[in-house]
Amino acid sequence: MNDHERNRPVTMKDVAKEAGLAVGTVSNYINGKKSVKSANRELIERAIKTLGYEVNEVARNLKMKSSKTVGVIIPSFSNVFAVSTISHLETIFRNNGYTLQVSSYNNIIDSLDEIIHSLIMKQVEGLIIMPASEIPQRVIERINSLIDQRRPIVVFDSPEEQTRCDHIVLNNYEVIKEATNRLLGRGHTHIALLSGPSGISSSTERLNAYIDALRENDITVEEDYILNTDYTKSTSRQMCRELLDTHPEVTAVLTAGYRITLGVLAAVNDKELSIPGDISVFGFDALDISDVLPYGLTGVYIPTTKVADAIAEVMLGRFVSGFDQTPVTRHVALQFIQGDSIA
Amino acid sequence: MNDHERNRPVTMKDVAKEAGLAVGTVSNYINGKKSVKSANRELIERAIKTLGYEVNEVARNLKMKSSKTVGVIIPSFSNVFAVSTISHLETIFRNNGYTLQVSSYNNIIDSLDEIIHSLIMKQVEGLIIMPASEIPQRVIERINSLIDQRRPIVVFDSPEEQTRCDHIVLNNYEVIKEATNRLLGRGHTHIALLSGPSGISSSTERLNAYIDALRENDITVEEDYILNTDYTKSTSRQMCRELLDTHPEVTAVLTAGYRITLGVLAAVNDKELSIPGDISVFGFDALDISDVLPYGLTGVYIPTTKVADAIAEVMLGRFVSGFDQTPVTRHVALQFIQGDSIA
DNA sequence: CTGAAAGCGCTTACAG
DNA sequence: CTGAAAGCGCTTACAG
Repeated sequence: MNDHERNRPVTMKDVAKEAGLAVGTVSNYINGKKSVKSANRELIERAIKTLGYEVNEVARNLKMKSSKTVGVIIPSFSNVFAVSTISHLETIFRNNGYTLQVSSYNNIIDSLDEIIHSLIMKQVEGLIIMPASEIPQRVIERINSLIDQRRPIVVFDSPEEQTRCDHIVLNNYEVIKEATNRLLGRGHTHIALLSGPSGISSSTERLNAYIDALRENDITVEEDYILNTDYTKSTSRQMCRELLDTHPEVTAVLTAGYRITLGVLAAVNDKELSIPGDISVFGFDALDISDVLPYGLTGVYIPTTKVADAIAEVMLGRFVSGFDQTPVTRHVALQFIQGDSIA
Repeated sequence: MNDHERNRPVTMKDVAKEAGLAVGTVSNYINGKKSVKSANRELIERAIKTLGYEVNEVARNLKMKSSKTVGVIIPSFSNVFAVSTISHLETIFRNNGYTLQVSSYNNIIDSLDEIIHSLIMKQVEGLIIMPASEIPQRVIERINSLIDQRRPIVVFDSPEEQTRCDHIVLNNYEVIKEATNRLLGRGHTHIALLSGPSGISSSTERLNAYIDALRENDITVEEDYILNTDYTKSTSRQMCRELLDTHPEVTAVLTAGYRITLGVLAAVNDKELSIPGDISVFGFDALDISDVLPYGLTGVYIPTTKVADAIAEVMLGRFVSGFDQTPVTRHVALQFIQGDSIA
């Protein structure tokens, strides 16, 4: 073997030559499809070992017209919810013979279309999308055209009526309504809501729940109490600080995201207020920090295991049963956690 | 177009037929390699649009013998450091025309070998590995054989002398030594260390730094003060609680990881002790929680941006300049943060 | 500037 | 049970 040959990757053809057999036989052995005479099995095994052969999956995928890969698109790798869900998804899909191809759109929703495009070019067999902003029209069209091409797509917590893909949705409305009612029940009447950007459906749902709960209890809805953050801690912190400055009558805050909760807690700390003595906080999706605080956080969290299970079940179901069904919507319930952050 | 044809993915051949040209011409147009007559450009564009053609990158990669993909292996998607680094890596590599293929070994180091194998089969052009445990011998051999095949591999914070790949290392020793010295300087003599599992090099470095600092100051090293956690919050919390129960003389704790810090803070809270009044805490890699606490956390954090920059620079450098160099080791300095968790 | 053809590394009928 | 051959969807010399 000369230098030139050593640096060329080893192919199945090389193995066949080394073993003195045909490539088809080597392929049959490797894939265990057809039985191979035991003497030849050994020859092949030895050849593979001496040459250090590894199957080229790109070639295999081309021939098989199947990549056994599912694309997952998340807003950002800083999104703790998304990342935690991926963690579970990866295990489930691996156990079912699939690989995940994870891409983030880095909170720039305008690059979502391009990212979907590049995953499709990579021949992913399905797409899992977790948007954190309103889905652009262009993307909706692309999704629908992919559905027409029978490629399964599952979108999380963004129940776009225009999209004909499958959906996993949270009971945002019920939960925020119940949370608001609980606060009202405790006598709070000046309740603020720090939600996500307007335009995204989960924010709208949460906002509507909050407004409905107040109205049903004949409490005036104060515009000033409703803050649309960008889901970052720093913005949430600053907005909350301004709220507490200008509206000292506020006695309770509802948050709608992990980093928003962090921001609110920081702002409360900045103002040297105490929880729940001075102010009550109903948190969202922020369990990790709960037990490092001098109080437990009351709130809800997204059960990422259940979300991952639901996504995987829908997607894997599509792989086995084809696409003659209509779009599916699966509901996952948020989980309440009882802490001491509400007075 | 009949039903049968509609569901077959559109290929370049279909586009060529539709446009009345040869596939080579379509390819030339799409890749902009050779110039194409403007009349034909329009024909091709129209054909692509009407058929909804998308390039099959699997086929392209096979032909080009290049995947423009780099594999990234992390211990777990729950590893905040790893995930934050990926976030930066993804941006850098995308800007350089590469895609990341991220896989986690789910904290099961024994599956690392298999994961490397499956990434190689996918034809990744380089590998970035962030181990959180000792690398098994089998994996070391595989890494070295890949290096022989001129495939660039960068390993983070695990300076295995046996491995001939590139390394990015942190100054764990210096930092923990300085931290220990600071605590000693404040009069603490009963200092505990909650580190990672023994066997992993960063743990060893931190342990050695701690021991050396104590010895140089003629302080006895107490076995009981050195705890090897598994990097989880719950274990760290329990170990710390037991430590505080059995050794109430301990006045300061050094931690060596994000979740360890969370566990320590929880344990201190469980014991109804106050920071820094009753106990001082030097944290590691735990900035996010710092400003939700009633005190700032003193400690160090891993500058993930710099880590990502270093990894990318080494890897991209290999892609352009080939492999005739010897292994490279790049150092990244941990960053000190001054808080109020140390008395 | 374009077309016909070879070939990337596999898998899979098809003969034998 | 094995070999020879076709073909997956591309790219790229090579003629023209």
